[in-house]
Amino acid sequence: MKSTLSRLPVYYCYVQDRLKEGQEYISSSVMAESLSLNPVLVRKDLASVSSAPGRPKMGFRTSQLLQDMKTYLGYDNYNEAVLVGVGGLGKTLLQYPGFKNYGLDVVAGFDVDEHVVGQIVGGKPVYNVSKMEKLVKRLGVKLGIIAVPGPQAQGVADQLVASGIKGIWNFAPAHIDLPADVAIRNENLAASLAALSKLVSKE
Amino acid sequence: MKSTLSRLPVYYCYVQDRLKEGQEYISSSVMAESLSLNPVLVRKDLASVSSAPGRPKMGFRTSQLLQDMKTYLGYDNYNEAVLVGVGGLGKTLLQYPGFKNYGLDVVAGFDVDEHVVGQIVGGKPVYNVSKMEKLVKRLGVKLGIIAVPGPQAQGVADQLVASGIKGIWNFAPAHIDLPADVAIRNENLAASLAALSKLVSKE
DNA sequence: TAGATTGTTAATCGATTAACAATC
DNA sequence: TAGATTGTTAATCGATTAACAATC
Repeated sequence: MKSTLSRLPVYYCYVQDRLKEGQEYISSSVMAESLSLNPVLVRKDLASVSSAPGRPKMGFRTSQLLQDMKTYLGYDNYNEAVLVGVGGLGKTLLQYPGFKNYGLDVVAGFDVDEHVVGQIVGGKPVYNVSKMEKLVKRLGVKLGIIAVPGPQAQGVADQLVASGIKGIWNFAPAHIDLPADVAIRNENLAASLAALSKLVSKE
Repeated sequence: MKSTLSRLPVYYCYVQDRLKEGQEYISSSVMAESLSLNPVLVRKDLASVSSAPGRPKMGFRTSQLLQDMKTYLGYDNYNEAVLVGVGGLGKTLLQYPGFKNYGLDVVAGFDVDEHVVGQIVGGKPVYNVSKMEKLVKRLGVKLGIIAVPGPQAQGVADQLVASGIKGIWNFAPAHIDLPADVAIRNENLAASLAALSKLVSKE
């Protein structure tokens, strides 16, 4: 179940490309072949998200399938997030163009550094962290991104939770303790690259 | 097996923090509790990486455990990578300070845009993509990072493979076809945030 | 000794794969 | 019809959890 969800974005990109190429139907078996996945797996995944059944010999209608995935993945819901820590990574995420295709918008940044506070980065204002609780509550934003150094992550997380945030995307290499009703996803870029590196050098 | 590997970086951060606090021993059960994981799971994971067995009533020696994880995860091996696509995200990754703690170094960037070619970003030179194959071969680098727009990802990947790259970290939202002996790890930032967003709005 | 904590063996669970029937 | 492709049911596999014995 969870793994289906992790494969769907991959399918999504693939189907999107096929649609752009003007392909009217898409077959699960061809897709499985292209993505190097087990065909039964893809078939099952598609069956679980598609509103219309696939047609033998034809496959799935490309546009319909794409729309179904979009709905299923929530890409057609508009969602806002705020970001804390407008350093190198933070700035990139504030102006990252990729989010908008996924119905996402990072609406504001927060930092303690007076050099960045007051700036407009990628069209988004940067405020002092002291204003966070009040502002986030008023905006009703439920997603927070943490891009501060490790040691400050827990403190920032606590503030975000106090501001009403219900989901945190954490880029700081640190474990964060949270109430059970707040979801967290940890992103350790360095560890990810290191894992790949390990994989490569093993061979 | 694979999942143990994905949990280890989390343990690593945790153990590192405990060491900094001067804690001499660390118990798997306490750690499991803190990280909200099943204690047996943590015990098994630790048993599989630790060189010295944990001592009943005491736990594992913090410094020893950290060292074992470091070795196991390959954080004590020095590895180099090159990056293609020196845009917003690419620049961030070129100067990302977090890599060095994991034995990683992004040594150079490549781009087609003459405005960035020739620049020094985060102390790393940016070259024209046309020089990539020759240079990467000479440097003997085996890891490549793709931070170009989706439609260009496949082409860049092909060039990287031709340059002798054996592992690719792909930030472009596109599927990439590769020879079997080249490892790939896809990172779709927008999809990751969208997944978190879905999780939150579901409740 | 008693209690905390580890390590191991068996049971459970979920996800993937295999086999096959159904359909355009 | 024949063949490609889907959908479904059963078998396999791996990872997680439960139960318990071992040890400081």
